[in-house]
Amino acid sequence: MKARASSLPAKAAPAGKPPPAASQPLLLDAGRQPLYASLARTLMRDISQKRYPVGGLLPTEDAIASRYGVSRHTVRQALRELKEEGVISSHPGIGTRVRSPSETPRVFGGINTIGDLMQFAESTEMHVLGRREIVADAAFAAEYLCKPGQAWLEITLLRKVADQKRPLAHLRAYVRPEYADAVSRDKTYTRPIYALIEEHCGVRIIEVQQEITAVNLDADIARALKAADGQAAMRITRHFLDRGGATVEISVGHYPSGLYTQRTRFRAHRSERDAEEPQQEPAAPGERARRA
Amino acid sequence: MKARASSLPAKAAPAGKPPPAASQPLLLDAGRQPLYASLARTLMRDISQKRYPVGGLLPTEDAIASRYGVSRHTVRQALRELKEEGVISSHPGIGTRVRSPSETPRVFGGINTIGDLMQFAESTEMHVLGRREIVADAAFAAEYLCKPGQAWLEITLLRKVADQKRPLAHLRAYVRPEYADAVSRDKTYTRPIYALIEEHCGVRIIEVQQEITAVNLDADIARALKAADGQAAMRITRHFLDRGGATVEISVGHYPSGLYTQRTRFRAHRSERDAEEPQQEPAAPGERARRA
DNA sequence: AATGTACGAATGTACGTACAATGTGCCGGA
DNA sequence: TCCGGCACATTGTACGTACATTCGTACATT
Repeated sequence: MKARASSLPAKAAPAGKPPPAASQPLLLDAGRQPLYASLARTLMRDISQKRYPVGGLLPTEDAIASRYGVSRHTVRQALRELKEEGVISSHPGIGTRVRSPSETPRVFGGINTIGDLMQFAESTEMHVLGRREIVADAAFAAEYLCKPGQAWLEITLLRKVADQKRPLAHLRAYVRPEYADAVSRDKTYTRPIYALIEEHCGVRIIEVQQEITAVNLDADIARALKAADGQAAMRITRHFLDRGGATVEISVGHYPSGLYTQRTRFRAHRSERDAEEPQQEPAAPGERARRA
Repeated sequence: MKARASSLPAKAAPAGKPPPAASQPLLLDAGRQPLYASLARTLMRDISQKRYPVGGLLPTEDAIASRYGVSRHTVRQALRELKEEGVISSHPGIGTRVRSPSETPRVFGGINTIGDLMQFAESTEMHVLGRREIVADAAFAAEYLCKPGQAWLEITLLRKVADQKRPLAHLRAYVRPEYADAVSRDKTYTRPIYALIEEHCGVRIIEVQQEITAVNLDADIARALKAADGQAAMRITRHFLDRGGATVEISVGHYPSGLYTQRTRFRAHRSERDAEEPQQEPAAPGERARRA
């Protein structure tokens, strides 16, 4: 099988050949998760980091299996997940094709993409004020709907716009430890944290739950924001969930009045009504004339 | 193992026992389709025909495998399809549970319908404080993005919850004159104004544009809300548009801190046009029309 | 040179096995 | 009586194998 590949000049590998940089941790196994999930995340990361060109072919299932030392069964289960997310597609006799990078248009409710939701302007910068690891106590767990005793990496940031003196927002992001190394290095970010995690760790945010309330700023945050104590602010809490419904990140932002407006557009799309087909189909041959 | 099923007195089957009527084609194999697909359709038929009660348990994977003479691997692939469709759910140590086939909404994109957006509780009442007709001046037109000189019916309301003394919100609604008679009579409303207009005038709200900012309450509104002057509040401005994009209603609500939280859920749905990949080649016509 | 055939390669299907993780329920001891 | 622990049942994960189906290409035939 490889005879063909090795007989080639090994130059300009047509596709499916470019291995993941040949020297780095094979599987990123964060915590206790199934082998196929680790493999799926690894492949997802490599895809989003352009190790495999869009439109090109992934290595064959057997090649992946032998490269990572797992069975083809496990490879297929990992690929199945990516297929369900629309990242790859496979065809017999051809191979597995990379359909689109992580920038696949994820449409939220018709109009708003997750990017629109964030309204992350080009000129926005986030400056890290501090990082620390915390363990959710009862109060934290109740506030943010997670399990007590869970560990989180807390990152405190200020979101600034280039030409303004006062910060736009004070943010606290809570990241699951298995994704911590996506955000544990830099002092400033120019992209949302969820996007960094997506790219670095190969997860994919499927759902965002958002809560907005009005609060009067407390002293600490007001000082950080160069705002008056007691000034009005929006508190926006977001839960970022992956495909399995597991929380990847929780963020709490305080946006003082006057600097920020959140705009959202909701469109009514009629709910398909497709229903479950009772399928009384006689299954007799000779139909199939429908669908015209 | 399969002997067990037939040897049972077929009495008082606790759950997971009721077999598919014991005497009929085991697998409905329509044409050339994989074994697991046949099995999935068979199980789906039995579920939709209530052979397995909603909320009850399916037979165990081993039981299904031996009943139909297939491997557990095949059973799991069939069950996986049903799980993806939301018809069943499985849990380790418990079994596979039949979820209501009707109440699986199978929504395409939207968790967020306009109804969800409103979060209009049953016990909410709106009390009219005043009505007047206004003409948009330059300031109004700039603020609410409409044309100067347009006439509007302004309605000022307090939104109250039955068992609370303090109002939940102070609202100002601006309605186009042609829809005014839908809301020009009552002193209290129990439904959102847009819903009244929809019902009375036969229009249909297709899109809602929402803006949220934080503000400190000014004296007038604070007094109406029995809130402290300067207390933080959310200002939610909404534009209700019909199918043609014309504005039907504009509403501005002030929600003082502590009483109201807006929750929104954004869910990514894979853009429908799954389609085949960019198809570099023109795909010669007249071949391979199969494979729905 | 064009065409048909054969082979290889890739995914799809299906079988087998074994062990791990998890929830249920029985049972015994305090 | 209550409660903890253990056995059991069930799904989850992971390995193995084999063959079918489909596509691309190289080769042989015409």
